[in-house]
Amino acid sequence: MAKRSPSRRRRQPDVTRERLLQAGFKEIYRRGFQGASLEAILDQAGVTKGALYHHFPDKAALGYAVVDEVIRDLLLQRWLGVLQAEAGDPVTALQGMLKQRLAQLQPHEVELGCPLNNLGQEMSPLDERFRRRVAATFETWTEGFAQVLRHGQTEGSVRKDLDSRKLATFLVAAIEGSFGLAKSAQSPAILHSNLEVLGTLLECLHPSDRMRKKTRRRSRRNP
Amino acid sequence: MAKRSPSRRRRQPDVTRERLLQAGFKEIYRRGFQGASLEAILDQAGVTKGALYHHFPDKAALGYAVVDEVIRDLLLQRWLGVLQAEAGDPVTALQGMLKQRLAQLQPHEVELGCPLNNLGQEMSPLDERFRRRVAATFETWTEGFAQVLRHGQTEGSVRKDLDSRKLATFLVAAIEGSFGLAKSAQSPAILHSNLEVLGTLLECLHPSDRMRKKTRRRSRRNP
DNA sequence: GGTCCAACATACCAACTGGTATGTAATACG
DNA sequence: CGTATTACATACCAGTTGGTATGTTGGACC
Repeated sequence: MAKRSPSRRRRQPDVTRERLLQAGFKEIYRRGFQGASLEAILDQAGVTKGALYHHFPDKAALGYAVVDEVIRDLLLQRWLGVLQAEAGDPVTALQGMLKQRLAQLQPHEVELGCPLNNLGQEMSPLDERFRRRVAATFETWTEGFAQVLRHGQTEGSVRKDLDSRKLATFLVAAIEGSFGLAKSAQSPAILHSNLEVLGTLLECLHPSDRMRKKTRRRSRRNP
Repeated sequence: MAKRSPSRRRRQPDVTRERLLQAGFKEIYRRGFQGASLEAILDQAGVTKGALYHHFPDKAALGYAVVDEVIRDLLLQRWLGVLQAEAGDPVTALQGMLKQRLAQLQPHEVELGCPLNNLGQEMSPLDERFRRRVAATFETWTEGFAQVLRHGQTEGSVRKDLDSRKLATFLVAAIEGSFGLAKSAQSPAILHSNLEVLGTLLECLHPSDRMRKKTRRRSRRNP
């Protein structure tokens, strides 16, 4: 047990590690992994090089941890979290997710894009272990979408002649591409437009009009 | 006038410049702009630092030229060239483009992704002049698609209630996202699957089979 | 054929880079 | 309490980076 209250302890390894992760994330998010300066990370974290190399064997290990812990959590809360909260048919749920994502969009998301995609594009050809972690995170994302789609297929609200995995993969790709284009153009409008188009396209997942019952629900609901 | 035949001349500034551009492109394509080593570029080009700094004021200028000349040409020939060659309605033309792109796909395109997107993701937040050039190239791409779509709309083979610009932008985003995902996963299968899905989705651009007059699409926004 | 400039080549450098070796204080533990 | 170990801090280093200063030569032009 700690003798002092935790807030007064002068050594809190887990807090230090977390500070390093957050500072590392910020720096890597902005400059890329190769461009990220360790000294800038240490500055931001308010610790010295000794602390960093105590918690991580090298720069790459810090990057790996940023993917596995920081970025992964971000993905879960930003995309999959709100998705599971939505009830009803998958199309509505996915549309709601896109809508909410747009509503809660932070400025730096347009300026800096998707941190996961950034790292994947930069490091995939250069570091296989980096690539594996990024790919695994994308896989989590895709599988999250695929589950929702499959559920909709068993439920009857999604056409059964479509491959849920392929669809989910395409959705992730379309989202990432939209963020990427918006980033290069520095244009929130492009992101909005693209995600709206994607949302509209989702309607095609419903069984065709003729076979569908008259439960034509527009996503008219307001939050 | 040259006294010798051009192939025997020992000084061909335009050739040297082109060698630098090509070597620069390769290195930047693989390692990113920040990660690209000038010495590696010089090695590949078979010239020395003096030559490089004679033709370009600094590293950034070489990168700019790579975007404006090498990558732009690649875009025109790989995407817009085959598109204009295709006749008939836009949907068929775009599908043909995707198909041909998949058929002529080179292995490193999956490994390294799209060079334009790579640079955009890496450099947009770091160098405004880089970003502008990348954005301008994306704009050329988008506008190429948009023209084809507009042509189809006047011709009647594409629904007129859709915004051709927004659609074109989405197409580019979906393509880029597909390359990006395939790169992180190192999976040609993902690229194939995604571009196939995209090709299928293009069918939705045709006027509805039943020619329903209910233009209840909500893609009408007024920016 | 002499002159001048473009077109390079060579050598060198200051600034950072990630990484390490060593020192030291806090804290868990017996 | 004593002690071992964790959790850092400081100082330093070798390698690499983009960039430059200077030297040299091919070739167009007069």
